[in-house]
Amino acid sequence: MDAEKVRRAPSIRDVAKLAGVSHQTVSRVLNDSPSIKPATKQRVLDVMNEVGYRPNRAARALVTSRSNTIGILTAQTTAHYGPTTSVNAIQVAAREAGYMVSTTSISSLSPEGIIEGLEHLVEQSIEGLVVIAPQERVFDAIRSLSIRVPLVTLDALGTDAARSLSVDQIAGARMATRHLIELGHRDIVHVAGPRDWTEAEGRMRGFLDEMRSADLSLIPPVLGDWTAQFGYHAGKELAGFRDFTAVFAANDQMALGILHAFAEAGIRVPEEVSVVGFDDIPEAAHFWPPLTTVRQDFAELGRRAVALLLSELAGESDLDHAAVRPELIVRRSTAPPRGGRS
Amino acid sequence: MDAEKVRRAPSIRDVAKLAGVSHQTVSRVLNDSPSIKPATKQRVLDVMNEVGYRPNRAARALVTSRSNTIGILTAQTTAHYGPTTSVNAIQVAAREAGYMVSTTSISSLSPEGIIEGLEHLVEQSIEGLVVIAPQERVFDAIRSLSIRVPLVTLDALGTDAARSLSVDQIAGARMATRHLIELGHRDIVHVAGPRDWTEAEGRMRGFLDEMRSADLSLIPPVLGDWTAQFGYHAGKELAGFRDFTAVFAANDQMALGILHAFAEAGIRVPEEVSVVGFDDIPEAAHFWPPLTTVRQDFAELGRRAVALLLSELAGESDLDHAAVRPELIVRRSTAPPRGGRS
DNA sequence: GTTCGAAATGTGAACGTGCACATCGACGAT
DNA sequence: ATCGTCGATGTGCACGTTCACATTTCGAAC
Repeated sequence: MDAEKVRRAPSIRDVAKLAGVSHQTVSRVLNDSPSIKPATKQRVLDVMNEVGYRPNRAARALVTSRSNTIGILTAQTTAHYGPTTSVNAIQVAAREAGYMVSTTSISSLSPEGIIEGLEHLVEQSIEGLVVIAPQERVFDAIRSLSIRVPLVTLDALGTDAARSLSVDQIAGARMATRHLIELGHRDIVHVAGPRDWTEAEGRMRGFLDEMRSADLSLIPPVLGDWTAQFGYHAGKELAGFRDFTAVFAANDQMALGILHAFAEAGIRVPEEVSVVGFDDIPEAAHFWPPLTTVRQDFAELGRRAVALLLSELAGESDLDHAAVRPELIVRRSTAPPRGGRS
Repeated sequence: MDAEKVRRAPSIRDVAKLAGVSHQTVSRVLNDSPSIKPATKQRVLDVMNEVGYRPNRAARALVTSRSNTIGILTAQTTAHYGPTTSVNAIQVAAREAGYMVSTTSISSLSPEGIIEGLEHLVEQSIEGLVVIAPQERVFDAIRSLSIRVPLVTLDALGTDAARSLSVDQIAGARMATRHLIELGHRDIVHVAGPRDWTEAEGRMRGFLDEMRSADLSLIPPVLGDWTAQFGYHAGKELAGFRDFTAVFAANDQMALGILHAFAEAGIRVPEEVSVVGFDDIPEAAHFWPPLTTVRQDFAELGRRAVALLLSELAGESDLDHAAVRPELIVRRSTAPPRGGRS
């Protein structure tokens, strides 16, 4: 009513005065403390509503030394489907739990770039951190900064620096490989992801495990960079050799590039060569031919990351943290090999 | 040295004591005030380093009532390539300018969902807001909340509620359409985006403008939802009619679905029907056939959004805010029509 | 040596909230 | 009637920083 002063947001003291109570009572209403008379509570709430009171986060953070914020560190690769989906899920889950989310994407994968990004997050006194940049050097940076907040990593193999949460990459890769073997393929080539990505490592391991247990001889894998562009070049290269009947690409984008190269070279998929991808991006169902691939539930992963973080913040650090099982999606890019050896 | 107390982060007073100066002097070092003797400054910096001092953001925010944070509101559609790329660019640019970024993705496009997301951001007392959810109802929500911070919108047509920044959708759509017309197509069908997306609206408008100025008769456009899935169904439908020789899809994903449907129906692209997309996602170059499309520089858009926001925060609200020009990328999904009328 | 102004530094209060503790009143048991 | 207990509310301070203003220091000019 008598707001003759300049524009200053109303504080709990203003509300208190208008409601005829002490500021502490208002504070109690805010944190809904048990011992408060319903009538006073209502009166305070009414006043708040009337004057448009909004709690000041900074003041609260200062006194409680809790920021109510969790940080996300992502590689720029978030332009990829999976990480983005996870990030979205994290944001929604965090908001539901009353947390804010501060995201930082690191522009370069150099140690300086990584450290800069981490510093930026740490300075915000985040309470928890989710890392979606599963490269070893990122973990090195984390260790070197000795970050002391709960930390969850997505899509990585268990690294000691962090609690990691992931779709079981090895199992997924084994499914894909076994599918090809069961169709009768014996000469399978793997187009892998970059060496220092733990996801790439996991998929490679699964592939190798399955090949070994089927006692098949190995064609040296090709190391790629996840892009369709690379897949295309690798595919052109491979088209020259033809010492294989199936390709297992470490992600759908590279698979797409490979399909492109094969189409150009006149190699028919799946009649002459089968191709399998990984991730099941929404577009994969509409590649030509529609891609057989391994589906990962990225959103579920994001939600679990938040759950894990919150439980750790609450001190109950023994939540379910098993790997999420992937799922094989068979479409039309795989078929038995021509000469059907097996 | 004598940190016998519990773990409490050192404050400027602690630093001051150790350096033998007043807390205000330390504060001056922090904000590098001009009048401070280099020697004392160095001494203070040394102590800071030694005790691992980190400024407390909350305290600073409380007293200055500035949060140093900008908010991003995105639709879940951020799983799409464009928005994600822009978000990343915003994060990098904001960090360079010393700002934090708090992102909220709205889970549902219902009015409640939108308002909930906005409230969540406003409660963090953000200093500026970038909205990447160019639906009219989002702007309605913004208006209804009478948000009072600088606001920039991406990918939208000029809406009065906000300063908008965009790639010129109309020009892009005209380029795509003109390309088809110049090849000799006369019967072109447009598979559009959802009605209340301003981007979809812009592309539709550009298409209609160009068709009218070439004096061509119109096939009623199909209204889609941006997904490859929809494109596929629309493509199957269209395959039955064949009263067109070219399709202009409002984005690359839908174009992909259309290619899929046509491949299944045995319609050869581009020999029988030409297809054009929009966005130039990295995969578009590897569709089969490689897709002719309109490239947008999403990262540039993100950077400009931050620049615009910062200039507005600084009071100089007259920065360049012209539309970014898109670029036509001709690949192999377009060719002259069979009967070559023109 | 005195004076003066500018440079360098110090002092105290404020920002808005939560915490620890104090106070007040009512009600039941003795 | 007295005391203790418990529910409901109030009081004062602390959090770590910046701001406005006060004070000291220093060098140069007289």
